[in-house]
Amino acid sequence: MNVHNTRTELKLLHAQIATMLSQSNYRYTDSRRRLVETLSHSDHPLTLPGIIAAEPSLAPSSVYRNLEVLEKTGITCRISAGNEHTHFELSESLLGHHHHMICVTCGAIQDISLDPETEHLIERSLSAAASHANFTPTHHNLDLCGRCVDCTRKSGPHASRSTTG
Amino acid sequence: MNVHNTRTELKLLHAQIATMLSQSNYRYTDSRRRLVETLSHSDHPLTLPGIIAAEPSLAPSSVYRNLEVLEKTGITCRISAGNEHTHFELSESLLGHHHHMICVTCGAIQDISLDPETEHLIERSLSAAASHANFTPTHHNLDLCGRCVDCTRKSGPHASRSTTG
DNA sequence: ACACTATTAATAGTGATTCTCATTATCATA
DNA sequence: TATGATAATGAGAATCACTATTAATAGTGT
Repeated sequence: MNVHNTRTELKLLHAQIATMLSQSNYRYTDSRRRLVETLSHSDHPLTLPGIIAAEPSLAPSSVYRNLEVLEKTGITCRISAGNEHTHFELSESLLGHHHHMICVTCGAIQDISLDPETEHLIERSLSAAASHANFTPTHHNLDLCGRCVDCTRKSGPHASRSTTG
Repeated sequence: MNVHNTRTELKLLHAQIATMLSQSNYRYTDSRRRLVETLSHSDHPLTLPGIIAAEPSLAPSSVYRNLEVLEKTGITCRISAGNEHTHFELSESLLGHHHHMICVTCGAIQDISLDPETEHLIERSLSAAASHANFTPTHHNLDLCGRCVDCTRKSGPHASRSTTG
């Protein structure tokens, strides 16, 4: 899901983010740049400890504050699945629309994409339900929960229930 | 979504839960019964304060502990959306498969259902993605985020982005 | 009645996240 | 190049939803 590997793509990403921030009168400082770079270098959403581990120069309190700024500006988003650490990643406007596969055992999160026709049907179905309840939708989240390869290996392939809940 | 309004349905629900609990060597005590009844009387998932407000005789620590027991036994489940209080409701085995509409402003949650063909397509799509990554799925969550009627009224009908994110 | 286990609920942690504030960097203007 | 005004930093303290502990109580089977 990481689409910002090459030098050129990274430059474009930074330029795009700089614009988004300045439009809201925020500065694209060094520590924010390092934070964005850390997120963009990972192929999966990161927890706060994960971010610090990948870039120890960052201060936890600043990372929290900056993630808030970046979220307000539509640059990053948070994924809160269960009790574990919240995960953070670049927003869909930068990464493209996608969903998440969440391991219920270790909490790891991976990105996945669905085929366009399924997405289309989901959108139509949700729109219908929303208008029915006078609800004004902004976006949707679809998470697939289960056990990742590692956790399945570790504690044996327990009986998996029906494919989906 | 509340399907346990009548006296008969409530009795059946309690009987079903009593069985599920005893199968795991748990007792269906009074406080657990009151907790289940509170959840079943609500037409939407409740936060812990919401549960206490609806049934002040319950002690917070006991509610937390019992929700853990009920969750382990497959009777209730938790919905964690963002930073706010976690929400709790009866599990899908009792309520049927459904999804949630989450207000990003006030955090309120409502249940919604999708048409069967959309559900089917989602399951197939997710299964494909899962097997691709050697992931063992157990269930999926689909949340529609946006603003509920009340919040839209209160602070004006802000421009809503595309129907889904 | 007895031994044993489950449950309760008040209280004391726990730990991720947020707040505070003194210090530092950045920007606009002179 | 100064000079204020404002934004950002980061270390530590505070918050608060949630969990663990514990002594007392209530069921359960013999």
